[in-house]
Amino acid sequence: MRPTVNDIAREAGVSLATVDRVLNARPGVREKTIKAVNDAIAKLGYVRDLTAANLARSRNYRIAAILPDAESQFVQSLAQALQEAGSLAATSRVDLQVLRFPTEDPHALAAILTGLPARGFAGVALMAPETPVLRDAVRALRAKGLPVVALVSDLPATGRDHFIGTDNHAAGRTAGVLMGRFLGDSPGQVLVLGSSLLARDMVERRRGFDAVMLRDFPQIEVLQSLETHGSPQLLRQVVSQMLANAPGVRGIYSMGDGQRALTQTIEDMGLSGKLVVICHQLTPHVRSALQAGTVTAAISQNLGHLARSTLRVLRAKLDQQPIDEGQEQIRIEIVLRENLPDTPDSGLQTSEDAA
Amino acid sequence: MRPTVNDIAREAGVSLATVDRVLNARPGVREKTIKAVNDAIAKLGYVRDLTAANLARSRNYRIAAILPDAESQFVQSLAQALQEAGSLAATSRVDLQVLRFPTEDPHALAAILTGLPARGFAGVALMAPETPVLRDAVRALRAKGLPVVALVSDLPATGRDHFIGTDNHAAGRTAGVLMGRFLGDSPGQVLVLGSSLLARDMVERRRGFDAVMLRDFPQIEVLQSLETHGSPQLLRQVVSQMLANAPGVRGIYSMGDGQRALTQTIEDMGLSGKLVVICHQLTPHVRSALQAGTVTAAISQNLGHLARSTLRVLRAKLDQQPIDEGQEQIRIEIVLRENLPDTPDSGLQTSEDAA
DNA sequence: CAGAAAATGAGGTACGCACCTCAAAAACGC
DNA sequence: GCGTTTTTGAGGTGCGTACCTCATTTTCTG
Repeated sequence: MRPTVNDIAREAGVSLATVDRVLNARPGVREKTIKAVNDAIAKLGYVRDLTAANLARSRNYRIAAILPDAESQFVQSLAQALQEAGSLAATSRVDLQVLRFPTEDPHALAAILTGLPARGFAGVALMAPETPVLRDAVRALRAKGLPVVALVSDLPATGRDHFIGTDNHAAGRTAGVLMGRFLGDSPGQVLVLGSSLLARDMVERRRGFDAVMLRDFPQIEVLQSLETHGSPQLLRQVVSQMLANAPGVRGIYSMGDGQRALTQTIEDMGLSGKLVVICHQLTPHVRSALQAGTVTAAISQNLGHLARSTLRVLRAKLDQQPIDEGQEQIRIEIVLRENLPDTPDSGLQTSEDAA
Repeated sequence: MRPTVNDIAREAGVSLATVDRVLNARPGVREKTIKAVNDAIAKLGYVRDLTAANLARSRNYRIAAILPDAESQFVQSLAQALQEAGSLAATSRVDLQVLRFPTEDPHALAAILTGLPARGFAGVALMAPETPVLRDAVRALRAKGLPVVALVSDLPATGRDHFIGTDNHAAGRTAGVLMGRFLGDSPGQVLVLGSSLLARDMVERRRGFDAVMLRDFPQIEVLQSLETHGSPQLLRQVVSQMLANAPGVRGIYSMGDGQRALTQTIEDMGLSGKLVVICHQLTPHVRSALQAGTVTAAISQNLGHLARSTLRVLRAKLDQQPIDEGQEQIRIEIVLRENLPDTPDSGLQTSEDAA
């Protein structure tokens, strides 16, 4: 049987009330007594029963997940994954709300953040580009005691409590090896595409990709990256132009979104299966493109895991509990046609883990 | 506020005792009354607070994980991952014990299984080859109401409650694509190695591998698989002989354990980096071999996730709760040098997921 | 050493639920 | 309509903790 507060009281020779004062850091206890209680705790190996404690407190975890209001597949899928994880976690007193902010307006975002405590939120998960305004807003939140975790794209300067996402530099490197090895020994060129929604990710991926290509696959020439700014038309135009004019292009690395336009362009040009195409995120379009052979590999982070991890980490922070780093590390997944998971999840994204 | 049992009682116009009888399927309630209560539950959207319920029951989940007593790296790592997940889950009333059985003695295993209920175990996770004795023992357990999950290698004929592990056929296929693509267009031969601890896995992997190689990479000849029966000496001997005599061998697919002997043999022969080597499981040796370039890719299942998933699934079964299939699906991970996770976990295995 | 201040103890209530007992009410058989 | 069986209600106790009040004891101050 695990020891309880009563056991501690007996062991320390004090009353239950005193144990309670020590456990919950209430004032009015002598140093000496505090020590006696703590010794008893250590001796008995007491650990607070969190479920009972939460029951007594009738605690609930009101959490805000804040995402850009972009209509991108990725953000949509993430929002959905968060919603699902949230409703599943409702059993454990978690109340998650997904909020959106206008992508290009850091001040609006800051305003939302600032308003959170008044709205009763106790923790925040945030996916946003790092700006000075944002940094200050996050710091203010943390000063008020709200844990803040960065989602997908890190916010190191804000002093966020945790980052939940993959190592984008490593992801870029991984894409690099795959590209290099899949292309084989003969020379060729690689097209790199990137929207610029969250600059930090893209830059890191690109760096990792270039580093590997340069070092290990010198026979491949990596072309300058093409920014498509999330516009399918632009992407289509740029890609078809490049493919038509540069016969040496044998591979495409797509770092951002716009997978749908990309795969369609490739298929329209009859190049499906003739190029090595590597992209990020396993959206439904990428799924079918993998199956059709238009996309060779996808580098993805598991959104279900991401969402569940977010909730676990925020809850741990709110409970002042330690975090199981192993469990919260988001892996860089390589998805080929052959290891495409069937998707019992949302139908939007692969899944796994948790809780 | 979430509705409670009291709200149901009021809504249904019955007493708390009756609600309790209905909720816990106790006898002595008329059909009509049961319906009234259930209607109230549906109307209010009541969901039982599991943490409070478990507190009241002072429920604990005593679980046995049963593994072969093989000294293989894989089994050791799995045991460790289970232990760790177990001690972390101790906070949530989980008491996990890892038991071992003599690998080659199905009757001893059956005896252990049969003895479990008497020893107070309420759920079982089992990694073992499927034999008739085992099948009967598992069925007997399930008849007694103990949930049983199969670990790593499935036990379909036993009627186990759940299988926790990867789709080995898909894993073999994945290894196949990687091998084929990494080898490039020129012809060559591939060596396949397999111990035979858990026949089912190996067979499935082999089938998947062969299917892909045959269909997509006809220029590569896949040699007959070599059984090493877990003996490092035998493996070393077989491999060096093959490599010396068959100059066409450009790749090695190692389906089982004995990674250490394999990588050392390759390094001793000065072939590190000159062969495409794909193996299963990311043991410490494979990690360093990946870094050194001796191993090209590892197909792995995340043991931390596997362990956490095991506990979650068994707990869900014991609570008669539904399972989040998305979270419990064990992904087939492809690990290259570039996406080698740093291992905050056990140092023995990569990690991620689960709670 | 008296008086004030600080520390401690005793006890209760609550959280949401499980599980038990005993009496009262309702339904049933004949 | 009687006795019998079944169903229901009322109420209590406990799980392990939080949080509150009020009395009592101990310690400090001058």
